Parts: sequence; structure tokens; C-alpha cells
Amino acid sequence: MKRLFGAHENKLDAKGRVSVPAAFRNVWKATPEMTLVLRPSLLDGCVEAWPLPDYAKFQAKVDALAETDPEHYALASVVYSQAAEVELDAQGRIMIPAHLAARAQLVDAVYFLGRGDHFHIWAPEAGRAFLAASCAAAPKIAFGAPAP
Amino acid sequence: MKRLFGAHENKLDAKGRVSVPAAFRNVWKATPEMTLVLRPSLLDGCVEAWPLPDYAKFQAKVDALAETDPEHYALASVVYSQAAEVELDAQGRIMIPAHLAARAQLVDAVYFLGRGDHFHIWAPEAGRAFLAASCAAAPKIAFGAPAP
DNA sequence: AAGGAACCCATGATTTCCCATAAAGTGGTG
DNA sequence: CACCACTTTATGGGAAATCATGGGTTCCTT
Repeated sequence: MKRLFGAHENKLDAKGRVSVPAAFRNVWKATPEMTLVLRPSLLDGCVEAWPLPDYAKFQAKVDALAETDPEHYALASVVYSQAAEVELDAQGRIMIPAHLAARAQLVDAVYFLGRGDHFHIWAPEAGRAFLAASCAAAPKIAFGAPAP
Repeated sequence: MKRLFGAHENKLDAKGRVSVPAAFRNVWKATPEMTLVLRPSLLDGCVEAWPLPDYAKFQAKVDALAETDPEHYALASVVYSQAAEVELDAQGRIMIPAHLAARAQLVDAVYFLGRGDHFHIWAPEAGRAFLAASCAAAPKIAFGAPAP
């Protein structure tokens, strides 16, 4: 499967719609009716968007725990109750549900970050800050020492 | 099979009816006469709702035990005696039996939580509290450590 | 007869779908 | 390399369908 690259900023319109960057749509254009699953990031103040087939790995985590296990309960809440399935309209837009937009403080524009098999949806300023911080930390992580 | 996602709040009307969220109904719209099984949650103060075909796995558990086994008695009580089959009316509403509504303290509004193959029915405040608590616990479960 | 439950219809609000347009990119051609 | 025609992309807005909800009527049960 092709992978999701790059950073893109698009406008959120009055109805809460936003165009998914064409660079992302083209990755799964072989599946015309691709649905995305949106959910809050567990680590950051952003929304994660997963093509439904790739979301299966989270579902598998939930299914691996016994029905009566309290941990199963907690995971299912995040994987299902907090998530939303969304479809692209004919123009390639999605609607971001209010509770997710509020969590990521999305107001009038959003910032998409490709991350291989999924992508992030950030408020523009927060997304750029996250990207800058990650890039600053990366050399040390990759090479064990800061870049010169 | 498609899965049940998201959280939805609907009103309980004077006759005790409540609309099942369209997002859920559409998941099993291929089966026009879908029956739901309602039963008390074993862990929480909510009502669980299962599409009848998925409820079969609980029935199988009961049937696997010998008639004379005390566990058979206990399970059969939960799986059958406490549960209720309900059908959607032409507008997509269900009636929640009094003993289940009382148990979950459902009064004038209910909160639906999608959980993959079934959903929960909560009193709104209790449901939101449950969801918040689950999501707070989830990062630790998923990553073995709390989120920063 | 009374009570509740199933059924039917009505309606405002929301959401979905469809069309329009402007901007930006693409490629071809002289 | 400048210009033009064409395609794709991003965005806006209005029409149409769906949804959630309320209320009335009939029918069965007790």
C-alpha cells in the first residue's frame, strides 16, 4: 500500500467540512468508497485519521481482551465510542464531528500531517509546533547525539 | 460486518420510546427486521444492546453447560431471564422495558455508546463520566504507561 | 372500560447531496 | 519560454432527503 506523506493546510468551512488533501486521497484512490476512522490521539492534542482497513489493528487489541475484563471496557471506549467513521463526499471532503474538533481546537483551518499508514489532524499552530519539536528531537534519537 | 461507533444522546419521550441513532441503524440496514437484545451490563450501571445474531455467543455459553450445573442456572438467568428482545418501530425507535430503565436510571434522555458489535445505553451524566474515565485509563493500558 | 402497546401521520431541524466557481496545477504548442 | 486550453483541487452555497420527536388513533388485554 502506498503511504501518506507531507504536511498540508486546508480550511474548515461553516458546516465543519474540510477537504482531505489530494495527496492523501490519491493514495487510496484504488478503493473509491474508502471510509476513514477519526479518533482522538492517545498521546497528543490532535485527531488521528485511519483508513478503515488499517484501523483493524486497534479493533484486534480490543477483541484480544476478555469481554468481562475492565481493560477491555476502557479500550473499547477509545477505539469505538470516541471514534467516528466518516466518508468523503463527492468533492473529497470529510466532516469532523464536534467533539473531535473541540478536542483538537480546530476552528477555521486544519493542518494535516502524513504519517505513513495514517495521518494527523491538528490546529495549524499546534501542528507546526509539534512538527518542529519532533524534528528537533529526531537527530538525537536517530544518531544518539544532536545534529551539529 | 460494519461496526458501531460514536456517542449519541437522544430523548426518551413520554411513552418511554427513544430513537436508536441513525448511525447505528445504518450498520444493520441490510437486515430490515433486526431485533435487538437488551440486558443489564455485568460490570456497570448501563444497559447493553446486542443485535440478535451477535447475542448467539452468549446463548452458546449457556447451552454448553449441563442443565444441572449451578453455573448454568446463573448464566441462564443473566442471558435469558434478565434480557429482553425489542424491535424498532417504523421511525427507528425502541421501548426500553421498565426493569432495565430503572436499573440504568434512565429518565428523560439516554446516551448511546457504540462499542463495535454492540452498544451501551446510559443515563447521560453517567455515560459521560464512564467515557471520560475509560479514556483517561486507556493510554496506560495501550502503552503500559500514562500519557505525558 | 381502562390501560398500555402498536401503528400512523406530522413537523422542525439537521444533515446529505448536488451544482457552481475560483484558484492552482498540467501539459502541449507555437 | 511565453501562451493557452484543459484538468484537478479547494471552497462556497442551495436544494433535497433524512432524522429525531411529538401526538393522535386503533387495537388488544385485563
